[in-house]
Amino acid sequence: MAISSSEVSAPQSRPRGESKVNSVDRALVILEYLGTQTKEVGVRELGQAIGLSKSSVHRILQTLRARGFVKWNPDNARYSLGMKAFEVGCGILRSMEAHAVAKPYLEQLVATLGETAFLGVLDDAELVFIDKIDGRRSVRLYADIGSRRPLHSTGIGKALLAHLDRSEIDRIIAARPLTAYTKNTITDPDALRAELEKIRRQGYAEDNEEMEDGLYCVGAPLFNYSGRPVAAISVSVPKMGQQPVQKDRLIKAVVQAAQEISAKLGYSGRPKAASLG
Amino acid sequence: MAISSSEVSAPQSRPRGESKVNSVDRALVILEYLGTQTKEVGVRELGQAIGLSKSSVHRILQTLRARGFVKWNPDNARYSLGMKAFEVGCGILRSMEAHAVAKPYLEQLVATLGETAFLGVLDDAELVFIDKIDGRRSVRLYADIGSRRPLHSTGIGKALLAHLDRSEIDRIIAARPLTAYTKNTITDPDALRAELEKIRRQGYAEDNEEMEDGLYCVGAPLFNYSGRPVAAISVSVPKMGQQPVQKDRLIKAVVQAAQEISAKLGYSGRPKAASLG
DNA sequence: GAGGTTGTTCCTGGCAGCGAAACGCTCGCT
DNA sequence: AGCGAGCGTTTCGCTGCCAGGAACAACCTC
Repeated sequence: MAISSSEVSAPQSRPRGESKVNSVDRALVILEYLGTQTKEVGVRELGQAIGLSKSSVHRILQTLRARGFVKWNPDNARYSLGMKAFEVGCGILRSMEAHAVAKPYLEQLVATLGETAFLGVLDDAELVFIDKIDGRRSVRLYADIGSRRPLHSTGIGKALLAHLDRSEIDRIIAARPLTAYTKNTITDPDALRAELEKIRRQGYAEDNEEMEDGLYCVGAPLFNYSGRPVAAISVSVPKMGQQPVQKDRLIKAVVQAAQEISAKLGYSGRPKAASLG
Repeated sequence: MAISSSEVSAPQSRPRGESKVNSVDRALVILEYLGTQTKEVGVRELGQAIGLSKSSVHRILQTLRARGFVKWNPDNARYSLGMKAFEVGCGILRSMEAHAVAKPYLEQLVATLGETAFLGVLDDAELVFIDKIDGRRSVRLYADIGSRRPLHSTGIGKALLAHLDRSEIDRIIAARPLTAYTKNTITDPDALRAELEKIRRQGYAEDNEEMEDGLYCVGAPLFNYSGRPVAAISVSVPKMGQQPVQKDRLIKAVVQAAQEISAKLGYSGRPKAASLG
């Protein structure tokens, strides 16, 4: 019956270890929103898009502008993302060894295969494209650097997912529903687990029109010195019209490139990866 | 010594239209710092690098982490830039028409010339590299996407600077000293103005080892529908060893690519905006 | 030139966030 | 092993910053 003092000592339900700065959070929401917009936005529009008062938005925008994270167009008094945001964001590439190492191999893949190559990393149960080199086709794939994709429906995603710890795989699969994007998308968790097992055996992942109709894709993981899958590469080829590259040639090229990159990253080939051939 | 309450009501002379949010500003400084670092940093190190107390830094880092702008390594409890920062920063490319339009032309330039091509835009009296496609040389240029360069010592920079309004040119030249990077760097404002006049006549800018010894570079501006120089492209070639590409062929290719890109951006080739200074 | 719309400024109560200090953990030194 | 320095994290009270409404200004529309 007696109320202990410990209960009283938390008047605002301090979530114990989750202190955050409100204004900073708001600023990040603004940055995030501006990152998704392709056009400049006004203060009012921005405010009601993210649920903040005009004045708050305005003051935060001034702060972002002073640091160059936001650009102000004096002609229409609208705001957009500033180059500083780009500059800072690209800074992550410098600390990512896989990016620099993989680049020449991606170029090599595009040169020999003529199809579009990607480099992606895992982030928060999703895949983020780090680099992309377009193939020699007239139609260009709609997948920008910096954009996100689910793990279960992409070649890079499945290649990354397959080589995580079991517990991580379970957590990620449980975290979000396996959304269907095409009729081929794997939506059953057990089927996905079986697919991942196959991917581990093969050493590469196939995306057979699972993310987008008419798009076939081969992905292979990159391991660093510690044996962790730090990134993955893929080559995508549209199925429309003639299919100039045979699957096995594609697979062989991607897997070999991935192995060579992994070697340069210090991967010594731990026993887990079965021989591929 | 008694302080009346009326005096307290105006504690700081409000700088009239320059309101900013302190915590947001600090968060941006942290992001900026993390963007320059190639390794993970600790709270203390970060705090004394930017002059803040540990607890403030820690709280802001938690906020940044919750939004994915910062990544936390549980092994060493250190922080680094998160993929969200990359994602948001890349969002700027989507709203930049020049980027998408120029890409194929850059690839074409690299394919025919074999040298490294760049795309850059003006930002705050500096140049920021937006895109880069490496040439077929074994040595790769040290110039990352997202990095900054001065305007007066680079091909892209001079090409951009030359086509601004007179008043803008004067402002930018006056804004910062013309730092010398090599013995060829133009450090005299009047010499620079003459060089810019020459660039306007020619339609392209040359960087003859002005930023880096042994590096020759040709830049040409891209105009959009309104006739403003929204970006510029360049091709760099090292002078060491044999010089496989003749200058005039290089220049011709760059200029032609720039003109075609400008045309696609809606530039009608109007005689140039005179009379504004 | 009047009315509507949008961006900016002013003002004050309320509370969020800053910094100092304390806590516990992990290393490295002895 | 023992101990203490160094680090990341948490706590706590005081300071000063933000939210919100409303008036003001500039711009466009009609």
